[in-house]
Amino acid sequence: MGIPRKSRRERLRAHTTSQIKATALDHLAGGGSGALSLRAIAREMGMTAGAIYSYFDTREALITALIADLHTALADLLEAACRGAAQEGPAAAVFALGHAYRDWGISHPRHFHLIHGHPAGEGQPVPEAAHRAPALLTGLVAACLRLRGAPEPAAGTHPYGWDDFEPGFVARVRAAHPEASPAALAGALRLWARMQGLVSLEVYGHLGAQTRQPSKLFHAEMRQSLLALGAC
Amino acid sequence: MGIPRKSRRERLRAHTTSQIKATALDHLAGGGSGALSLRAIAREMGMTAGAIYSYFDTREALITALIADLHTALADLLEAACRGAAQEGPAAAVFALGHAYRDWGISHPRHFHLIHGHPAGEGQPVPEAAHRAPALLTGLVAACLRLRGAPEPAAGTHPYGWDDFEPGFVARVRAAHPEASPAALAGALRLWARMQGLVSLEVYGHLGAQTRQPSKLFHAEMRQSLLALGAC
DNA sequence: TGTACATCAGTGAACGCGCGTTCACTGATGTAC
DNA sequence: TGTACATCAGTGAACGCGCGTTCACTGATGTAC
Repeated sequence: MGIPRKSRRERLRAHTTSQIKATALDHLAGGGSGALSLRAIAREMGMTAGAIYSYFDTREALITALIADLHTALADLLEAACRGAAQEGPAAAVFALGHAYRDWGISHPRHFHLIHGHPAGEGQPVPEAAHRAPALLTGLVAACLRLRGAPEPAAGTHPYGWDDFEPGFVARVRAAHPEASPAALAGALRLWARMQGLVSLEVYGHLGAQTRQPSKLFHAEMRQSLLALGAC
Repeated sequence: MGIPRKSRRERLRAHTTSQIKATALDHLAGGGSGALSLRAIAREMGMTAGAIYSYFDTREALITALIADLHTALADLLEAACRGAAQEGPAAAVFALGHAYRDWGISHPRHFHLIHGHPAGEGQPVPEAAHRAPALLTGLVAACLRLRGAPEPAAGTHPYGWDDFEPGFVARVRAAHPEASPAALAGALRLWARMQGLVSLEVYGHLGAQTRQPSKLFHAEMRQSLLALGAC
């Protein structure tokens, strides 16, 4: 084989690493208890619990890796959804992003929970990949605003400035979307929060107690949000 | 004393019961681990762990009681906030409700989490008190819509009917607010979800990574939502 | 007011459990010559 | 191609832990007469 011998072990190692993570996510998804246990993962993989320590220093380290992976996978998914709708314009892409997000949340409630359900300050800071989705949305909102023309600030509202936002996030957004304005950032964050609100209510079972048509509600919310942006 | 002897034990019992719950909430709020433990509660109260079983059948039963209590306390708080702003009209009351909700969430992240952070289907159904806040909001939204006059349905949107909503929720809302329409229910749920989205992002530390002015964002969101309702 | 009995909150010890983590080890895989 | 050595993934046993829950008990509080 032309494959360098040296990397054989490394490939095996990488394979086992991702298998551990996949098993952990499965265990979580089908999960009874909710808390994921190294021993349960090892059991399911036919290994000893101690063996996992060859791959992760700590249970906490595994969780950190899982969270980062989920953010990446989610961002990939949302980007793909937008790409599929890009030809129909930015508003259609926002629509696609929103529905993709909702679908993902509903079909992966435990994963959604792992990402969004840790009270502030608990673990380490938000991983880099967590910024990708909001940045993507900001680009789309900026495009909508540009299509609409001059964005008049709503009466009585203090206008937004760059320093209303975290420098890291601003840098990330402007690198990808130089045309984005502070108003676009604010609009995108609010839109993001609207999706987040409906999806999390639905995922946690609080919406089902009130409406039988959560998807109708979600659709109407997205539509009105885009109308308010001047798009559609 | 004129107090009937018979109820003495009962009063002590009620006192201890609520002390257990208060200790549990404190433990949760100041909490290291996040999961609340009967032994830790008992320890903090100077009792034996087994003693708690005189008051709650099960750890799960205690948690259920805590959740119901939190919903009740939150609803009381929101109602009080609305009452304080009622004279300035329904839109002002919605504003007050929103900010009271946000303040509560931010200052009680663990309690917020206990109420909203259990993946769907995990525990028993949502307690009765959980409907109070959305019902309250629905009444206010209905009042806003009435002030505005004829509610024109947005173009291209399917109108809402009563059967888009859960009968129990509908009954509860109509009992308190006979004038409420399906459109008011939908508007209230969406408004509720908007608040939920911003507050939960902030509580879980995901908003802080992007904006330095979460309260400004929240304020703008409330304002625009009310403008869209035709109020303000 | 005083006595005999019932209630029941709380004790303390024990149960069995699953957990994260450590550690000396084995044995297969890979490397150097 | 063959031998000697190094690496290191995985074993299996053990550690100490805190947990929810049960149970026979004690002793104070309350009730009936």
